[in-house]
Order: sequence, then C-alpha cells, then structure tokens
Amino acid sequence: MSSFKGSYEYSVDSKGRMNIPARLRKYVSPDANDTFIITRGYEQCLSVYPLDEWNKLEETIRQLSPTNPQHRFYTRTLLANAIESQLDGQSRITISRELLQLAGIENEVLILGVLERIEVWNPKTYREYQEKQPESYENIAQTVLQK
Amino acid sequence: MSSFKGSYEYSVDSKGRMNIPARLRKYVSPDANDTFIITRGYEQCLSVYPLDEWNKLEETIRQLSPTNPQHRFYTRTLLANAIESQLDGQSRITISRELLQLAGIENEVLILGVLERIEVWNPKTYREYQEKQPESYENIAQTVLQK
DNA sequence: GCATAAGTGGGTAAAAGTGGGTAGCGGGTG
DNA sequence: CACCCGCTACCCACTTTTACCCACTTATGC
Repeated sequence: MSSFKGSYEYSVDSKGRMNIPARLRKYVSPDANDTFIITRGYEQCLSVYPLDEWNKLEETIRQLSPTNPQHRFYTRTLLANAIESQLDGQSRITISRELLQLAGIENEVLILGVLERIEVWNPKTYREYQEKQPESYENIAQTVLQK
Repeated sequence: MSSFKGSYEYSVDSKGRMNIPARLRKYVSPDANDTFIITRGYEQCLSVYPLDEWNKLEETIRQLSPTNPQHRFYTRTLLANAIESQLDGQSRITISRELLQLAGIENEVLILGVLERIEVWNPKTYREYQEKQPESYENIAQTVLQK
C-alpha cells in the first residue's frame, strides 16, 4: 500500500521534466512499472498517479454510464487531460506543456504527497489556496472529523 | 485492455488524412489489424473505434429489437455514418468528407482518448462544449463520484 | 569529511508528424 | 466500347518532437 506524504520544492526544466522526489518513489509499488499518469487535479493543480493506483481509478470510471451527459463530461475531462509518462534514467517524468499551463506552472513547483496520489502545484497558487480558506485549520478539522 | 487517454492537437490534410497519435496507437490491440471504424459520436464529434472494439459495440447493437422504431433509428444513424479505414504507411486514417462536415472539422482537430474509443473534435466546438457546462469540473466530479 | 545518492541541465539519434507526387483502379460519359 | 476524369492508396521527402545518454552540481548519510 503506497502512502505518499510530505511537500517538496522542485523544478521543472525547459523540456517539461520533473523529478519524482526519492522520498515519494520509495512508496511506489513495483506494479506501477515506473509508469505514472498525470492529469488535471482539483483546484488548479496536477494529480500524478502511479499506474497501479490509476488503474483502480479507471475501474470506477468504466462503471459510469456512457449515455449520461454529466458522466460523459467527467470522463472526457479526466481522460482528455491525462498523459502517461515513464521514468527516465534520472527518475523524472515529462509533463506536457498543456498540463503545465493548466496548473499555471513555470519553473518552480510544489510537490505534495497525498495518500495514493502526488499533487503538483505552482507554489504561489498553493499559498493563495491556503489563505483563501474561510475557516481555520482547527475549525475545518472539527467539521471533517466530527468527534 | 485498451485504454485511450490524452488530448492531441493534430491536423487533417486536404486529402482527409489524419494521423493517429503514437501515444494512442500503443493501446490498440493487434486484433484490430490496423483497422478503424469512424462514425458519428455524441455532441458533434466523431468516434473512432479500433476494429476489435467496434465488434463488441456491434454485438450490443445486434441485441436491439428490429421492430422498435427508436431502436431502428439508432441503429441506422450509427451504421449509416460508419466508415472503415486502414492505417497507411504513415499511421494515418482517411476520414470521408461527409463525416468531417458532420463534425464541422476543417484543418485542425482535437483528438481525445476516451477509454475504448478515440474522439475527433473541431477544437473550437470542444471549447464551446466545455464552456457550456453549467457546473464546474469539481462539482460535477462530486456528483458523479458521490463520495 | 568523504562516498554515494539525488537533483538538474544539455546534446543527439531516432521516432513521430506533415505534406505532396504519382500510378492504378473504377465509374461515368461520349 | 473506348476514353477521360477523379479518387484512392502507396511512396518519398522534409520538419519537428521525443527519448535516451552523459556530465555536472548539490544534498545526504555513514
């Protein structure tokens, strides 16, 4: 069971290559075959899934109704933005220009480990996202955990 | 298990030829024998199926009732617009003038990988389709996935 | 403090994508 | 029936992108 955690400030080079932090690589299952799926995440970031985790997600998409317009829209958006990338000799993935643009990423990125996925943010965007929360961490925790 | 994903801006030349992106070709089963069926898709786009996937679809159509007028209409529309095309030496398929016109495609196309099929859009049409959605991607995801 | 691993950057051969020419086939017409 | 025209499939040539390799710098751990 992979379980990503931590945050890392890394860089994306002019060819769109980004290193996967060694601390995160540790948790990637050999089943993933060094392959990652990068797609659009929620709130202007990118989500990176190891292949085995992605396959689970894809299984739920396949259950959706192909005749329901909302389901179609969701499936299209998720898949249209997805690209597959295998680690190169230096443990990097290549992110397409379109996805980088979608997340507003230039050179610097903030990489977050979030359980079964890795999120890639423009650091500035992430800071703004945090500041935009109307409630404090403590209050949200109370709502979410309900204990 | 083929599983198309990703979006690609490609071109259709004056002869109606369109390259199948290498990233998508990877997932095409050898059973398809480099043959694709192109037909009318949902929401003003074209759907391209590798032969083996098309055969599965055709099997479900065969189950429909030939005495039900709605079934007849669906079957006719799907089949009347379907053409078969085999890859040429440069991995391209040829799309008929009629189908291109149906989808409002001129030179530029947006090719989407959507699980078992490939969709071909006029890029402008696709953008309008996205903008027409009443709900945000995040909200639709919440509805669709119900978690 | 040194050895090794991790992260970054760039060059190059191969693959992918695009465009055009031409021969052969089939359909239509005089 | 012969000829002409247009369409298609195949071939070739060119440009752009990608993937792989190597080299260097920085960080980590013993």
